[in-house]
Amino acid sequence: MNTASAAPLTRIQRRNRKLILEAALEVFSQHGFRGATLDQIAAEAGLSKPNLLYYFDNKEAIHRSLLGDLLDSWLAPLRAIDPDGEPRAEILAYVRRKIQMSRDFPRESRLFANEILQGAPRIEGFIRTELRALVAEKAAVIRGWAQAGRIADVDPMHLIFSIWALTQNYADFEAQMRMVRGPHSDPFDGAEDYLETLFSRLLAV
Amino acid sequence: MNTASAAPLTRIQRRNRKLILEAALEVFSQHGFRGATLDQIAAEAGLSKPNLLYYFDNKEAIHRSLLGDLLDSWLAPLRAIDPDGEPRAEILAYVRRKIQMSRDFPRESRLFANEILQGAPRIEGFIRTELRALVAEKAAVIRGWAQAGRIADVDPMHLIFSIWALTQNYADFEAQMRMVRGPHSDPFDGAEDYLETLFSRLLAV
DNA sequence: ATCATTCTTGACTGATTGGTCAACTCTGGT
DNA sequence: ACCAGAGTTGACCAATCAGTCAAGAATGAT
Repeated sequence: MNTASAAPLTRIQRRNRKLILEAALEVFSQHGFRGATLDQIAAEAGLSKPNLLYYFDNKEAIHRSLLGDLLDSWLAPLRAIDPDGEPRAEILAYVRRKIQMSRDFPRESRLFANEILQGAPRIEGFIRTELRALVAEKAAVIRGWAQAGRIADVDPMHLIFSIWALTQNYADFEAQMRMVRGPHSDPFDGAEDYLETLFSRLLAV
Repeated sequence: MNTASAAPLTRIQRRNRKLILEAALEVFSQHGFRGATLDQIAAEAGLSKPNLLYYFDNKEAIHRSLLGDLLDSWLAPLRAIDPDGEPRAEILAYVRRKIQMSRDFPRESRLFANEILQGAPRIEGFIRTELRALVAEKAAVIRGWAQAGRIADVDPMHLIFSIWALTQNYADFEAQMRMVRGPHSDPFDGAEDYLETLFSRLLAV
C-alpha cells in the first residue's frame, strides 16, 4: 500500500482513504503539521493508527496529499479571470468565487493559512513556480485594464493580495469573528455585499 | 522563581526572561503552541531547558506571557479612534497604525493568527469580553458617522474586520508574498498607499 | 573573604510521538 | 468451500516530549 501505483483502488481503499483525509483535514487545519498527531487523526477517522499507515507511507504523505488536492482548486478561481471579459465584472466575479470557497471549504483555507504561517516549507515550490507565474499573468491583465482606463489605476499585486486577504479572512479568522459578534452570528452574513461594494468603489474610474 | 511575585527583578532575571520570550516568540509564531517545543525555544534562547523552567512554570506560562503582552498593544490602535475626530481621517489613521504594527511586529501578528486558527482556546476570554466590548463601542461610533452622512453607509463590523484582514495580512502571509513577488521584494512597499486609496474610496460619501 | 541567595545544568522520569511488525481477520473470485 | 490477497491491529520500538531534581557555580551584600 505505497504511493501512486497503477493498481485500481478497491471500494474499501476509496472509503478509508477518504475517511483518513477528512479526519486529517480537520486536525491539520486546526493544529498545523507539527501540532497534529497521528493518534488524533486515527481517532477522528475511527481507524487504528497502523491502519492509517497502511494507506499512507507516513504523516507527511497524508499532509502532502491534502495540500496537493487543495492547490489544484486554489488556482482555478484566479485562472478563470478572462482577459477578454468586462474588467470590473471579472474581478468582482473572482471575489465572489473566492468568498464562496471560504464559505464552502473553510478548513482547506485554514490548512493553507497554517502552511503559510510556518513559512510554506512544503509548498514553496508550488508558490515560486505555478502560483507565481499565474499571478504574474493575471497581474499583467489587470495592469492592462488599468492602463486602458477601464478600471481605476491600482497596483495589481496589492489588489490580488487584498482579495486573498479579505476572502480567506472569513474562513481563517471565523473563530474570532464569532466571538466578537456574538453566539448567534454568521460571519459570512453580508460579507459578499460588503466586498462587492468595497471593490466596486476601489475600481470605479 | 514562580509567577508574579512582588520581589523586584534582578538584572539577570530581566535579561534571561527577555531572551526566553524573544526566542519563544520566534518559535511559537512559526509553529503554534502545540508545534513548538521547549528544546527548540531553549536552543534559540541559548539557555538550557531546565533554566527555561526556572524562569517560567511551564510551556503554557511562556505562551501566556507572550499573549498577555501582545493583547495590551492589540487594543491600543482601535481604542485610539476618537469619536469627536474627523471620521475619514480617524479611520485612515487607524489603518495606518495597524499596518505599522504589522511591519514592526510581524511575529506578534503571526502568534495571534496561530492562536485564532486553533480556535483561540487561550484568549477566548479576552475576545469575548474586552475585545468584543471595544469593537461594539467603536462600531457604534462608526455607525453614527455613517448615519450622519459623514462617511459612506457601510457595515461597521465588516469594515473593522476588513481593516484587520488587510493589515495583518502583510505580516501573516509575508512568506507567500515574498515568494510570489520575487526574492528582492518588500511586501510592504506601496501597501500603505494602496490601503489608503482603498478605504478612502470605500468611505467617500 | 565569607556565605546566603540566586542561578545553572547534567542526568533523569514518565508520557507521548511517529512508525514497525507479525499475526490475525475479512473479502471476493473460483 | 476454498484460498490468495487485501485489510486490520495489539504489542512493540526508538526518539522526542514536558517537566523534575539534586548538586554545583556564580553573584552580591556584608
